[in-house]
Amino acid sequence: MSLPHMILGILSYRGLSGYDLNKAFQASVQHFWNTEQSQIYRALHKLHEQGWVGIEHVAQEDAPDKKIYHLTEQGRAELHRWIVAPQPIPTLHEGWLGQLFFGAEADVQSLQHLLEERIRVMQALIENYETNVASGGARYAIEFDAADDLAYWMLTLDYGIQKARFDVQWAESAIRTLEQRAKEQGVHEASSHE
Amino acid sequence: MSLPHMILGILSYRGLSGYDLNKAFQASVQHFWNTEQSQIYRALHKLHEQGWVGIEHVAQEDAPDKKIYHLTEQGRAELHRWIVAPQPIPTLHEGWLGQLFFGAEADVQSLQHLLEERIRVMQALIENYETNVASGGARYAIEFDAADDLAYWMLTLDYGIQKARFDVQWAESAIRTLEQRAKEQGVHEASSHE
DNA sequence: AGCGACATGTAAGCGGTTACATGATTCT
DNA sequence: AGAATCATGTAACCGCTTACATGTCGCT
Repeated sequence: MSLPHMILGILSYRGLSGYDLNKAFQASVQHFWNTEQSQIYRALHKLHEQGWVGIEHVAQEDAPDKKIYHLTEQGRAELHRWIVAPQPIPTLHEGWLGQLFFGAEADVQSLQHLLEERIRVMQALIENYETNVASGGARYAIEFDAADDLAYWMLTLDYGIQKARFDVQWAESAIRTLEQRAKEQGVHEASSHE
Repeated sequence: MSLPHMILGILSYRGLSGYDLNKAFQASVQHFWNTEQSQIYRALHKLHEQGWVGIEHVAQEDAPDKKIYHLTEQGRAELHRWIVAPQPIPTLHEGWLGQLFFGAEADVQSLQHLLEERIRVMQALIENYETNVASGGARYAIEFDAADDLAYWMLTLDYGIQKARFDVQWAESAIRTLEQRAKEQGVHEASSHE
C-alpha cells in the first residue's frame, strides 16, 4: 500500500544503496512492516521513474560498485504530503478470527489450544520487541544521527507492544469464556441423561 | 490468504449461490474480512476444481437460473483441518504507524489531528459493530438456523470491538505524549532565547 | 420505460512472496 | 577451498481490487 513512502521515509535520513536500505528496513520498521529485498529494488525503480529519488553511481574498490539512492525535492515534498494524509483503515484479515468464527465446527479444547498457542507466540513477540527491537532502534538512531526520530520510533514500538499485550489478554479471556461454555454444555448433557 | 476457507465455513451452514454467498459474507464476517464479489466467483471455481465444493444447477422461473454451491465430504474435512491448523500471524502493515514513525518530518499538531481523526473513525466503527453488526449476526443466526454458532460470531465481534477500543485508548495516550513533547520543546526553545 | 434486485462472470493491473540468478570481496 | 558478506537484480506466481460486461425478472 505505502511501501514507496516507507522507503522515502528511510531515505529522508540519508542516501542509501538498495542493499543498505533493505538492512535499514529490517532493523527499523520491521515490527510493523516487513518486505522482501526483491520488492525494494522494484519499488526503488518506480520511485526513480516518478522522480522522487535520484541515483548516484559509486565505484568501489574494496567491494562491488553500488548505487546510492537519495530523495529529490519532489520526493521530500511527497513524503511530507503523505505523512499527514488520511490513511485507509485496513480490515483485520486475520485467519485465527475465521477459525474462531467457525468454531462450532470444532471441539472447544482444540480452540483453546489454538488460543494458547497464540498467547505463546504473542509473548515471544513482546519479548523480542522489548529487547532486540528497542535496542536496535537505539543503535539506528545513533547511526542515522536521528535523535529526534527515536522518540517517534519508540512510540510505534510501544503500539506494537501494547497491541500484543491486548491480544494476549483478549485470548486469555476468550479461553475462560470457552471454558465456561464447555462446563455449561456438560451440565446440559448430564441433565438430559436423567 | 484463507478466503477459500472462509467460503467453506459459510457453505458449511448451507448450500448457497455465489450471489447469496457474497451477501452472507458482507453480513457475517464483514467485521474482520472483506471481499469483492468478483473474487468470490473465482474462489468458488477453484474450490470446485479442488473438489471441495459441488455445484447444483437450479433452473428458476421467477428469477435467472443459478448455481448452488455446497460442501463435499472432502470440503468439510478440509474445513475441519483448517479450523484447528496454526495460522501465520501477519505483520501490522498499517500506514498510520508509518506516518508516526516518520513523525519528526511533520509538525506535532498535524500528527495529533491524524490521531484524532483515527479516534473518530474507530468510534464510528465501534458504534457500527455494536448496532448493525451485532443485530445482523443475530438475524443470520436465525436464517441459517445456527444458534450454536452465534456465540462464536459474537466472540469475534467482541474482539473487533475491544480492539477498536484499545486503538482509541492508545491514540488518546499518544496524543498526550505528543502534547507533552511539544511543551518541553517549547520550553527548550524559550530558554534558548534568553 | 426505468429501477432495483437477482445472477454470473472477465480483464487489467497492482502489490507482494518465493525462488532464481549472478558475481565480487574478505575472512578462515 | 569454502563460507559469509556485499551488491543488484529477474521471473513466476498468487491474491486482491477496480472496472467492465451481460442479462433476467418483477415492480412501479
